[in-house]
Amino acid sequence: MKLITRDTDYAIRALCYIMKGGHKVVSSAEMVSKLHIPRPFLRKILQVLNKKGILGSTKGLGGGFEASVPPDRIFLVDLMEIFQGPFSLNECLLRNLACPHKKNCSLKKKIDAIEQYVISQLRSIRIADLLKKRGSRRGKKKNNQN
Amino acid sequence: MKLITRDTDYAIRALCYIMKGGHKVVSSAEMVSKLHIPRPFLRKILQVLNKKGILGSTKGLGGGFEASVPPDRIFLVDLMEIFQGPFSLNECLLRNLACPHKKNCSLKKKIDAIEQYVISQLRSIRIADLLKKRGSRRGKKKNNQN
DNA sequence: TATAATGATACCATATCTGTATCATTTGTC
DNA sequence: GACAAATGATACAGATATGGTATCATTATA
Ligand code: FES
Ligand code: FES
Repeated sequence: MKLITRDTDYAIRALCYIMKGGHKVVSSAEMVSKLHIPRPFLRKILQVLNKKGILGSTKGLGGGFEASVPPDRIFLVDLMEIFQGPFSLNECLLRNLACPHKKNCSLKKKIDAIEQYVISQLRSIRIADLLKKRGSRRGKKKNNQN
Repeated sequence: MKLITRDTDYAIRALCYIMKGGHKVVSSAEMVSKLHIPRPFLRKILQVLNKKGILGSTKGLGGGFEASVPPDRIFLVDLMEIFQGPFSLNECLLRNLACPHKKNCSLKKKIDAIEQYVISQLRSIRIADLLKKRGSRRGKKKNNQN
């Protein structure tokens, strides 16, 4: 059971990179060479972040992506919802048949409570929380177009 | 994001059915006709529960499955671990590269705390909690062997 | 106009989930 | 013993989700 999938992870890394440096506009090429992310996959992810209004983009030479929202207003749970769909831990498969309580089910209540807790906790984590100190990096990769 | 997969769900239903009635031994055929579960899938699940020591089985005419553990000692989290693998919400994909804190990361701490909370809550839910009142059921199905 | 960038979109490979199908083995009944 | 009713073991298959590729169009700059 993974809570965070790879595209969410890559999105976080990319956002951290964009918002960390003094750079204003960052190309996907630069991020590919600095982070460990395959180029086409990164591009797809960045396009999603752009459509969602988290990043702005400029085409052409010298273009790239820039933050259009400050890092303390980007929440982990939002990224998860973007890349992993609406956050519903379970839809109570049981209620159809097996659960004798149904309308007033203590199990369902408990599970709903767990879900609410998880969401509220995830809502307290922001990209800004990942920017407090400097990071590290690793080697380069060959640079194939697209 | 599903917290509970279908085989876990079926396992719960089957366990409830077995432990609810006065019957001691219940055949898979009976459960197929009473619950909404495809026969071969149910059989596979029951065999797993048997191997895990939650159910006992007897072969031959009049055989079937019976509980070998009382319902207040079967926890939801255990069934989830059986059918969905070890329970680890995340393995912190970020630490490799993006996270600047690493050894003393507040994000990691938060996520670990969430995970621990979820597990502890799930550990408080038992099959016995689903047996307090009577359930309902629905129609029959044709009865193909295996 | 050539080039460096993103936009849009279709495709593909792999893993996981949700089952199916088959045959062997055990046990009770006649 | 023969037959039937059950489980044991195991291999296979279809659907969906995940992770990643590939291609071409569009825009902007020099
Ligand atoms: S277990 Fe879902 S309604 Fe009770
Ligand atoms: S985010 Fe995983 S170590 Fe900080």
